[in-house]
Amino acid sequence: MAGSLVPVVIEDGVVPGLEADRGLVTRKSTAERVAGVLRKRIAEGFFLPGGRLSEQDIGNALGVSRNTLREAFRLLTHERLLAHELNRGVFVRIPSVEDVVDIYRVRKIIECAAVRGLKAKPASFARIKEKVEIGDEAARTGNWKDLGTANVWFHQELAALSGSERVNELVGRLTAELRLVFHIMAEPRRFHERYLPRNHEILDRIEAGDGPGAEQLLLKYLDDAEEQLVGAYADRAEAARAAIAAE
Amino acid sequence: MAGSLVPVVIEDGVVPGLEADRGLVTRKSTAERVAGVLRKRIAEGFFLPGGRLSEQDIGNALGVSRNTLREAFRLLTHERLLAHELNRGVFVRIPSVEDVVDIYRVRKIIECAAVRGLKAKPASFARIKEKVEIGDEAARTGNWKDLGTANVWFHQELAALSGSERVNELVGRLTAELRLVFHIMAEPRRFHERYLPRNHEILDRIEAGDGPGAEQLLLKYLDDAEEQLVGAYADRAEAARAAIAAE
DNA sequence: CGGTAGGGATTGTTGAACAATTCCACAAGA
DNA sequence: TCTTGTGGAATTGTTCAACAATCCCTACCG
Repeated sequence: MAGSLVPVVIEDGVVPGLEADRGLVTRKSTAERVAGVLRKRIAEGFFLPGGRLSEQDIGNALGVSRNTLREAFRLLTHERLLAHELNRGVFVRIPSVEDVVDIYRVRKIIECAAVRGLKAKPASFARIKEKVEIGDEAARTGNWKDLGTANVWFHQELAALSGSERVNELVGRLTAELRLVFHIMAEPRRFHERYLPRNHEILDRIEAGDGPGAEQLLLKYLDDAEEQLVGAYADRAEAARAAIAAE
Repeated sequence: MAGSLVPVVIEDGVVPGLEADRGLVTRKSTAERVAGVLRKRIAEGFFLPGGRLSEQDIGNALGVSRNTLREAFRLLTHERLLAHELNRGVFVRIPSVEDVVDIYRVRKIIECAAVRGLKAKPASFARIKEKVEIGDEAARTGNWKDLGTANVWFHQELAALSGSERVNELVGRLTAELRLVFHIMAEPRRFHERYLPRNHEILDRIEAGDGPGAEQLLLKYLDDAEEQLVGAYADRAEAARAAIAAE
């Protein structure tokens, strides 16, 4: 019985299955934790696109010094969530229409490649299916906010099929950037709903092991989403910028 | 005559064609300039993988405060050029074998997609050809260092066919990371040379407008390069780590 | 030989200070 | 009325000094 508490050492001091807990031990610097908080706040719309983030105010609110806060700002600026203007401060970024087009350009490349090079991985299939079902449930209960996030997760799982850490990170950043776009659109309710049936279609192809088929559907999906988004976004983004200027 | 110096204002205070000069006015903060210097130094091998970057020493050498320097460190850590270990400092990163595999995984996705979706763009064709010729010249004169950088440029131009700002940035980061690998290998001389003929083959296909054909060659190219690199790298990386530990 | 208790060096973080720049309101002039 | 200075307040850019926390190494001790 007591044996179950003794680490199972195979050889060379390697304790298998323990590396997973590495993240729990790894402490993070204050700047990174602050960046995490701000990242979450931006994602949920607490800080709206175009808004300025005052060093003084946020520093006081979070109880960290300006220097530490500035390190956090650098991180988020690098992720394109904030825009840094010299001597003016940092602002929540307002993606341009060109940004949206470029984001979809990259998503098409990444997600389609991941789906096309499909390998049989039951574990990830389950995760994809799970995300689709979460989306269904959200739509049924009319929880539009959850529907949006479920859809994001669905696409992140698709990208994860590539099995690449860097791809996962990249897609995470792209979707975080897209969230800014949706905050400006301010009507994500109806936007995602229409794509629910397509999620199922894509999932079916994937489960059938039909990579190219899934890719074709996904590409059309992304093309349509981009077109719909870009069409409605052009004015909105400009209006958001104007609103900031006029405030 | 004097009229040519007068801004042509159409309406609403808009001066057309001037936005392009925006980048020239944009000053950079000290932290970004410092990051630029360090980035260059790392690329050229002045700071070798595994080496520690002392806040004190580098701060004194560059004449900037620790705070500013730390902002620069954050930037480069985010780019995976530096590794930040809490309370131990920042080190020039030693990519793992898994990193190399992942880098090539992403490169295959990105570069192949860019080449496949080939559109007729004479300007970029010329740029690609130029890079190939620079490589030829470097090989002829036995300038192995230049050969390596020319090869990097060649691939960056291929990726640029995608027409995506984000793809360009990503590929730039990946190749910067790969440079770390080559610094550890310490023998880039012969590595790139064997791929010169393939550069030409790929270029030919591209100029012929044969996207899929070029993609096929490029994929094989990257597979071979990865295999060769990974095979030789596994020991080297471990040796580099051990050397640091034993120093 | 292994463990451990210093102690020096380095990083983590803060707070204050000052310079540089922007912003805004207001006045002066065409 | 519109543009053009001109102050001063507010904010950012950067440095500096200080202290806490942590790591690393050495010497000591069982």
